[in-house]
Amino acid sequence: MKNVTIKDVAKAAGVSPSTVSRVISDSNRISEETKELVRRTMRELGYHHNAIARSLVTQKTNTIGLVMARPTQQAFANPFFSGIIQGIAAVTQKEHYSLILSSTGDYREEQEETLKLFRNRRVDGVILMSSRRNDELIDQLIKSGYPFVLIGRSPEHEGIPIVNNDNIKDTYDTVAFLLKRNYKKIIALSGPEEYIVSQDRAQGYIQALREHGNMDPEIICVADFKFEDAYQGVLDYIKENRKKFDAILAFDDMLALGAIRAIQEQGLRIPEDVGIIGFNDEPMLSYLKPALSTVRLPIHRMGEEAARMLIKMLNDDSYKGEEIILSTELIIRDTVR
Amino acid sequence: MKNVTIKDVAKAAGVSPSTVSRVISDSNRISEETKELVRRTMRELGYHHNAIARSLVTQKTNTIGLVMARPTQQAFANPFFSGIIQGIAAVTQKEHYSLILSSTGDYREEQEETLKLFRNRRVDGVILMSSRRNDELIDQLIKSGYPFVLIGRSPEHEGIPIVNNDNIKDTYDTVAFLLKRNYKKIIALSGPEEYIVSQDRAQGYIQALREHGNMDPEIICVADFKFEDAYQGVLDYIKENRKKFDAILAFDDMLALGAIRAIQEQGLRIPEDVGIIGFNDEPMLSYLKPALSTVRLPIHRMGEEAARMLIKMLNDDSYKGEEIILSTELIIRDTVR
DNA sequence: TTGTAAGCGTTATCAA
DNA sequence: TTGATAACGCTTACAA
Repeated sequence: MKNVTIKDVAKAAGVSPSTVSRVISDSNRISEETKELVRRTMRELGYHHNAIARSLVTQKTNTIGLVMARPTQQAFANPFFSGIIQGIAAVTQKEHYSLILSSTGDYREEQEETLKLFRNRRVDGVILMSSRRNDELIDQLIKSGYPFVLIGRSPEHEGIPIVNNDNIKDTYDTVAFLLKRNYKKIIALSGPEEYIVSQDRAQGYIQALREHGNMDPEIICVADFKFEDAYQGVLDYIKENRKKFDAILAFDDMLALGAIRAIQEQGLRIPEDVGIIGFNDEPMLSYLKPALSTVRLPIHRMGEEAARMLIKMLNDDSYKGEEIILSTELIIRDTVR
Repeated sequence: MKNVTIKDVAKAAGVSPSTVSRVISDSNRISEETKELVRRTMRELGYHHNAIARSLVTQKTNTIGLVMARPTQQAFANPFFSGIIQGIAAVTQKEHYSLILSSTGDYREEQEETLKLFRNRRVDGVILMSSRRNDELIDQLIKSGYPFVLIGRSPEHEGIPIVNNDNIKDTYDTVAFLLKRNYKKIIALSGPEEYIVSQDRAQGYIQALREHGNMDPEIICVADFKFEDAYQGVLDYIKENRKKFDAILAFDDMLALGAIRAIQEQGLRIPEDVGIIGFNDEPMLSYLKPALSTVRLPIHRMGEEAARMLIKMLNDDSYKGEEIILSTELIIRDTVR
C-alpha cells in the first residue's frame, strides 16, 4: 500500500496540490466548501502529511535536540537528568515538536554530536546541560548562530539564554541556615570542579563562611557525583582529621548519601553529631531513614522552561532568549537538628 | 552564509552532483583521484550532508522512536525508564541512528503519538514498553507493517519481536528461595494488574506456592508502582490481619521501599520478623539500611538489545526479529535472613 | 568512471 | 479563490 500524498488527495478531490497544501495549513484564502471537500477526501484516503518533505522546503525540522555525555549523566546520578528530560518532553509534546535524544561517551563527542545535529539539519535548536569552564561548544554555537538554551550557566558567556537556579545564593543561604542552627564547623562535599555548578556552590559556601562563620572553608572534592566517591572521601577525611566538623553540605544528594554512610559507620550520630544537607531532592531519598534534608531544585520545571524558551526563540526571530533563574526550596527533614 | 549543498561541491570540484553523491556513499565506481578531489572540496567548503533531503529520497529516516506514557513512567519510578533509555541511546549512537523521545499523558495518547511518528514518516521503527492486556497499539502496528520491538511481552501476540526477562520463572525462583530460607508465609505486593509484567509475576508467585508452599497465595495489589501506595497497602494489610506473614515479595523496588517503611513502623524487624525482596535493583536502594535484597534486571542491556534488534530488522528485510529473554540475578543483601 | 535527468512530497511564488 | 510551476537537496536509474 503506497503512501497517500498530497497529489493523490488533489486528484481525488479534483483540485490542485497547492490547494490541498493550503487546506492543510488552513489558509484563509480557500473557500469553506473546498476545505470541507479536501478534508473529507484526506480522511477517506487516509492522508498524513510527510514531515520530511515539509522540512525540506520549510527548512525547519520542528525538532529540538538534547545531547548528554554519559559520564556526566552517570555522574549526576540519574534522577536529575530524567527529570529534566521529562520536563522538556512535556513541552515539546504540547508544542508539537519532536525531541531527539543523543547520548555520547564524553565531552568531546558531545560537542561533535551537537554540531552534527545542526549541520545535518536534524534539529532547529538544542538544549545544553552541564556547562563547564571554557565551554568550547557554546563558543561554536554562538559563532554559527545555532539556537540553544543552556540549563546552568557559563561565566564566560554573558547574556546567553539560560535556565538556572542561583547556586551561589542558594548555597550561601543554606550555610547561613546551618550556622543559625548552631552548627559550628561546616565542611562542603563537592563533585568535579570543572562544572560551573560545583564552582558556584563552592563560592556560595565560602562566602557564607567568610561573612558569618568563624571557621575556614574546607571542601572535600571528589572525582564524581557518586556514592562511592563521597563515601570514601568523607571516610578519609574523618580518619585524617579525627572528625573536626559537625555538618556537611553536599553539593548533590548522592554525595550526601555517601557521606551519611561514612559518618554512621564511624559511629557518629545524625543529626546529633553531624548534620547533613544535600542538593536536588531525589524523591527516593526522602523515604530514607534518616530522611535527607536537601535543597530542592525545580528540576522538571527547569526542563520545561528551557524547552519553552528555545521553542519561542525558534518561532520569534526578535526573541533572543533570556535568563530565567528559578528559586529553590530548603527541605528540612531528619538530617539536621 | 548559505548552506553548502552537493551542487556547490560539484561545481567547485568540476564534477557532477551525482559524482559527489557517490563519493559520499563511497561508491566503488568512482576513481580514487576523483574521490580525493571531491573530499578535499567538501572539506574546503565545509559541506555536511542534509539528512532531511536524503530521507526524502531514500524513504528512511534513520531514526527510531520511543514513546512513553507519563503515568507509566512515574509508576515504575524513574530509574527503570532512564536505564532503558540509556541502553537504547548507547546503541542508536553507535549505529548512527537518531532517537526520538516522546512522552504523552496517557495510554490513548501514547498510541496516537506512536502511530503519528510512523505516519508522518519521522521514524523507521519504534520501541514499545509497558505492554498491557489487549494492547491495541500492537495490533495496529502489526496491521500496518510498522517495525517495532517490545520490551516486555504480549500474550495475545505470539512470535512478535520482544526483549524480556522470564518474569514467571524469575518470580517462581525467588519465592522458592524464600521458602528454602524457611519463610512460611509469603505475600506478594503488586502494582496495577493491567500490566503484563504484574500478571506474569503474580503467576510465578502463585505457581511456586502451589508447588512448594503450604499457604494460599495472597497478593496485595496497589494502584501504582509507588512508595505511598505500597506503604498504605501494607499498613492496611498488617492492621487488618494482625500480621500473618513473614515475607513480602514486592514486584518493584519502590514497592519494597514502601513495604519496609510500613513494616518498620509497626515495630516489626527486618529481616528477623519479615523478609523482603524487591524487583529491578535500583542502584540507590543498595545504599539503604537495611540494604534491599532484590531481583536484578539487566535494564540497560534490555534497552540495548531492543535497539539492536530493531535496527537489524530495519536493515535486513529477511530478519523479522526474535524473542530475547535475558536472565536476572537474585541479589541478597540485608532484607532477608 | 562519470554525467543527465527524474523524482521524493512538500511549500511558495506568481499568475490567473 | 485557485492552479501551474519552481524550488528544497539529495539519490538513482539510465546513458554515455
